[in-house]
Amino acid sequence: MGKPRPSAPTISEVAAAAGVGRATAARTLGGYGYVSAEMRDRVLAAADALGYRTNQLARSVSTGVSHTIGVVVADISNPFFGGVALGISEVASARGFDALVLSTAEHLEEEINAVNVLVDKRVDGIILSSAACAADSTAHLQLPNEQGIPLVLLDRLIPGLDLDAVVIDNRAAARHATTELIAAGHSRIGFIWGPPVPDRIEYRRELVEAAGRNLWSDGERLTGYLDALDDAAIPLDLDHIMLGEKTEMRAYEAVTRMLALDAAPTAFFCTETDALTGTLHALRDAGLAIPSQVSIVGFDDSSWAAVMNPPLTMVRQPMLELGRQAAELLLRRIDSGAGDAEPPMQRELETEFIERESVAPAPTHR
Amino acid sequence: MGKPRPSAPTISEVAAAAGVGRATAARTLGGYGYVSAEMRDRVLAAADALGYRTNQLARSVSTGVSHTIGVVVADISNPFFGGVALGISEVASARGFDALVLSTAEHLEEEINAVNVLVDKRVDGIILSSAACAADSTAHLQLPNEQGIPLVLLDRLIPGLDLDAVVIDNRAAARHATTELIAAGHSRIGFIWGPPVPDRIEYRRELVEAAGRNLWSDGERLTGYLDALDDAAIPLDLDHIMLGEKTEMRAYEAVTRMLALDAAPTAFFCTETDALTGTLHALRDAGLAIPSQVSIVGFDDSSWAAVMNPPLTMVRQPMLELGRQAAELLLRRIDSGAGDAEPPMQRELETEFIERESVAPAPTHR
DNA sequence: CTGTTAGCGCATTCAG
DNA sequence: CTGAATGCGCTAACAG
Repeated sequence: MGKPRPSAPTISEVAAAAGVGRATAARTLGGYGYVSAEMRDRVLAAADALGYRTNQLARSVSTGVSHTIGVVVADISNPFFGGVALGISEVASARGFDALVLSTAEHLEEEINAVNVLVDKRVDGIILSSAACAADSTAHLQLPNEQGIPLVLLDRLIPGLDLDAVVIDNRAAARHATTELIAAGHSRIGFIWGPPVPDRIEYRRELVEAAGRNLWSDGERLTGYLDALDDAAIPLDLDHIMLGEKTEMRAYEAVTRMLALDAAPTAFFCTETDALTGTLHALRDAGLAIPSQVSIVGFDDSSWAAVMNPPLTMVRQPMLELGRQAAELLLRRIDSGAGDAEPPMQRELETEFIERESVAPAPTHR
Repeated sequence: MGKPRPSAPTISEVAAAAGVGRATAARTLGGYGYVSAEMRDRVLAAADALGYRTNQLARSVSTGVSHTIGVVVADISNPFFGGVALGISEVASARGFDALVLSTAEHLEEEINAVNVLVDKRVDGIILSSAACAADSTAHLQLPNEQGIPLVLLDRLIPGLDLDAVVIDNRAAARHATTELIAAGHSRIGFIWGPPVPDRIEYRRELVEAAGRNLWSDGERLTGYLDALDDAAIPLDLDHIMLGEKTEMRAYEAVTRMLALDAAPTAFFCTETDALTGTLHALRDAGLAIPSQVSIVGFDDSSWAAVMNPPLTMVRQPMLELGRQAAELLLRRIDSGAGDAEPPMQRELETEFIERESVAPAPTHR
């Protein structure tokens, strides 16, 4: 029964010091039940004389409520998830909840482990940005519900699973961005960060399938891009879609390769920050000027984008809002208790297209 | 005794189902003590038939160990703290610890509250980047130690307090950066993000004092800048130091103001990302080219800096390493228990000066 | 090796 | 209103 720490005073000790019964001390310290003013004062005095602090763990095992929520994301150092985490903790802490945040590095095993840990630590709810793409690798998402712990998905839906979720409208965002590029006169538009498929893809159908087997948000962005092309009756060129592993280096290579094509893209749509920086590197090394020779629009606005030369046109995601709404939804579920009244709901937030100066008419020749 | 959740199976239930005593079930499920193979199997079978999961909270109140550490930072959405948090959780989770992370928005009251919450939730240790600058506003930093909870300071020392800490060598970093600028021929170097003082400052001594009353890291960076000036026998020009509130907007205004000076800076050293973006905005609006007309070096390298036009010279902080080492130090303290053997130690990590293309010889005239 | 018994710190029921 | 007694789920001595 190791209690290695220097004796934190307990309720019993306070009660003794105040010369009252345990329960009375417990009531005043716990802020429930009836207790006379004099008693209360005695207890309070004794309490802070001893430096008493409630042991929330003990309280939690007794009440079954921990006032802690779990947050599992791919990488907390990613500014996107950082923003989301801030949004979550803003609303959570306003309601007296704290967040246990775990990073999974996009590994499903770590995600599974994270969920288990959170369940075992008896969090009151979980907000999770899952790396799972298909409904068959989602057994771990059932566990919380079985244990009566609300779960809300964040930023990524899982097709086939009807769970609470707060995401952004990736498809509309990508469609909008691509459409702007098309409106500027581009028809050869590089798409940086398609689904990471190992083998070469020959047909559009294969592409769509591959997208479906990967992260929902990525798939949606690709679909939005395809939508825009279809809208304008522009034929899809598979060589204009990066399909490799998602790293800045691979993006660099993909762009460099596309630039060497006969039908090289005159514009690029980058669906994430690393894709964008990789692309910018490639354009620089190729000696191409933005936007006179090639246009570009990125995803995930950051303060940097506005101070680039030229300032970059971006689609901004409401990261904080995403976190806030996820937390609000979760807290609502927690409040309503096991009464599974409401059916799961998915909320889709709008993005904002920020026009700056990295998009210009397509050059007539190169 | 509210237990709103759908009955998570307990050890007793498992024991009953397996037809063994509580303790036997507890031993096999808890992985301690002796238990025969057959018994173990029976218990394990019953356990996962019922979907048993250890209630870590209950275990924690019993053992006095929560396997949770607290992390309190100013803003988890800041990539710097995000990186730090990732470093922390890497080493923590490898050792079976999870992190409760709280953001304080740089407000002392929230920081105090955060520490209280963490103590009450009985975390095994705390890593904290304090907004407290002077030793007189640090009563809350005593609490954990009184309760036997190790605390390690992160990124910011508190002069006068001898606590465990892991920081970077801000002074050396700033000195180095400034020296490079001087070596390039600059003698009028704007320093963006000095201490936020309300009233105008007339003398160097006042400046140093003001710095001492503010965030340790900021003070150190300013001191390093001063060091470099002294090294080169360059007189300090107080008009070249931004003293206002630390926002991108104020940085923009400060730079704009400096640019209008007779003795306008020919180079800028920006001590944080927002300071840098504000400065870049101002330079652009002033129509000044980098580095031919003005040189610049920033703090906090990000992937963006390398793709700017021109690529920016930066001093990079080892964020992950900072987090990792803080976590390692903390875990060591946790391991060694209340045995306060070792005295507090401060570890100072080196930064890296990344030379790119935003520094050039000072223009001979403007 | 196993089961019984007693805590951990707090919440809560129930007589007084 | 108060306090004694019991329970939460788990750990941990201690006999058998």
